[in-house]
Amino acid sequence: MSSEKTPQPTEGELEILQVLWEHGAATVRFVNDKLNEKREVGYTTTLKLLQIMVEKGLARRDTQSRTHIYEASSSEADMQQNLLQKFVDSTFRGSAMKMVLQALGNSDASREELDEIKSLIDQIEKKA
Amino acid sequence: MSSEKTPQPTEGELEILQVLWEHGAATVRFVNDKLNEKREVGYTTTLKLLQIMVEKGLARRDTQSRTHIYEASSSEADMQQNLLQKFVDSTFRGSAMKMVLQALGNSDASREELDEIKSLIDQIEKKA
DNA sequence: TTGCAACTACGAATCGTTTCGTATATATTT
DNA sequence: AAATATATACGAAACGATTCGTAGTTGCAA
Repeated sequence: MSSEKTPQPTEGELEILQVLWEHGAATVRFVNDKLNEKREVGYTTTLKLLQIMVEKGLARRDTQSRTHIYEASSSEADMQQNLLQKFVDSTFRGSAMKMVLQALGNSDASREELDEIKSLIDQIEKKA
Repeated sequence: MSSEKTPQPTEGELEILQVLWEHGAATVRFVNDKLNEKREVGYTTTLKLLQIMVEKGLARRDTQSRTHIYEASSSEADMQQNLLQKFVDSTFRGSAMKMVLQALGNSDASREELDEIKSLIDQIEKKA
């Protein structure tokens, strides 16, 4: 049981985490460039945010060379699980089922994807 | 196509909406009492928030009598759909499937619930 | 009719997040 | 070597959300 409690990222921090998860450890410059593909963000803004994330424990950094390298300190899946829990609680009053039904009802999932879900369910049911 | 774009509620506003959805139209006093079952909140804090919600269009109010009556202006399901969309985008990079799989993998769903999902999937697949 | 209770309105303090200006250090180019 | 580009650090402004104090109004009870 690794009960490391990573703090919840803010909206802006999550955006940065997405970049780190997708591309792996990166420099401020790289992260900032990625962010700027979507919206305009100042370089020092990204820098500051990354520094705060290190303070909070959301990211780690390697300060060996002058240009620091940052990486996410928890895996994308772990963080997703965290955020999902909170989201289900606040928006679906704790019912993951209702949320799944809502999500499926309005999704444009392919047959393959739907079958994937069904087989996952079969697996779960077998275990029970 | 009713394309009314209700603004996104903040965390505090969502808490209030939950009360309004669960119990229907209510007074500030009632909402405040409900909130206080979970955490301490001042009466005027709740009042202010409800007033802001009316401004934003998240709630409506009947000011006929001295004691105003508030109600949510969008249904719980509509709002859940909104928030789900945003959540999937920001946390699962737009993949509702990944989110559903994550949710199912870690859920303690009963066999009945899982079967419910399967039959929903069957329905969707038939339509396709 | 005086006083207390319950309500709304509103401004402002507080708090967390985001953004950026500026200072400073270190490379790189000319 | 001087000028230029690029990096980090840091403080503080700007912004939004939350919280609450206070004033003013209305209803009700003593």
